Amino acid sequence: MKYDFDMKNLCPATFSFQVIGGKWHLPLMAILSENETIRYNDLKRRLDGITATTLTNALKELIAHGVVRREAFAEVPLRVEYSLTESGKELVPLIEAIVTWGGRHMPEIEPF
Amino acid sequence: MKYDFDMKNLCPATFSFQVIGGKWHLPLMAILSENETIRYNDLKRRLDGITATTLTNALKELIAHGVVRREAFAEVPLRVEYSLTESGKELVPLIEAIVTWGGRHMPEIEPF
DNA sequence: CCTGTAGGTATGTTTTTTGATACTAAGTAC
DNA sequence: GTACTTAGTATCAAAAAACATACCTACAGG
Repeated sequence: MKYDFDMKNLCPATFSFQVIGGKWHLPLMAILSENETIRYNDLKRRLDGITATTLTNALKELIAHGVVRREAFAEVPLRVEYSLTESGKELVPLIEAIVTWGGRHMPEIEPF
Repeated sequence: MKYDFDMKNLCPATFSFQVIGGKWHLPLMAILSENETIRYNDLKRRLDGITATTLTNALKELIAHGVVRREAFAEVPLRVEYSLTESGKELVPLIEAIVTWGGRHMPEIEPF
């Protein structure tokens, strides 16, 4: 998402929102939060339907924002492990709080 | 954002995320949270750069999700007031928590 | 040599979201 | 009757995000 309006006091909001703002970022973080570390192809399998390009981009963004860590091991075949950083782990309960809110208020809209 | 993957246990997440997921939804809620009620054109002026089409769509989505209320008064010229519902007000501190997180962790990425 | 695995990249297309521009209705003020 | 206001709508164009497909490197197994 590209922002061009002035965000003097919303700037941290923009930052936060960019972290959770991609289509796959939230599911991705959910899976990462359930695993100490996880490998690229395992992640890809768990995120059913994601393409390699999109997964790679999402991971790069999360890494650039400091919430995900990438560790490559010089093994054969190559092993690459992804995990949440401390900053990323801090974000998880906040996301969960918003999800809990969703759980409480979704029924008001469309009963299920 | 359109989701097509299976979200059995992420469904409230999808809901929550759709609420805050548009480019203007967060700024819009921020302004709504600062005013008891606010009129369409005032909102438009405060959200510098938004087009009528986009503002109208964003408001419709927020209303459909139950976080914003629209009240039209049969005056001349027509007056329409927007405000947060109770459910919308509950969401505000949660969003703020995520923004606070952003404020704490943004500096780690790019000093300012 | 051919195939398979892991972790991607390159290139182009489609889908989704947002924006630009013009226009509308109803009434008041001039 | 012309202009101005509010709160939008309609139509089309542009931009952004995601997807599809093919391909790459390095090594192992057969």
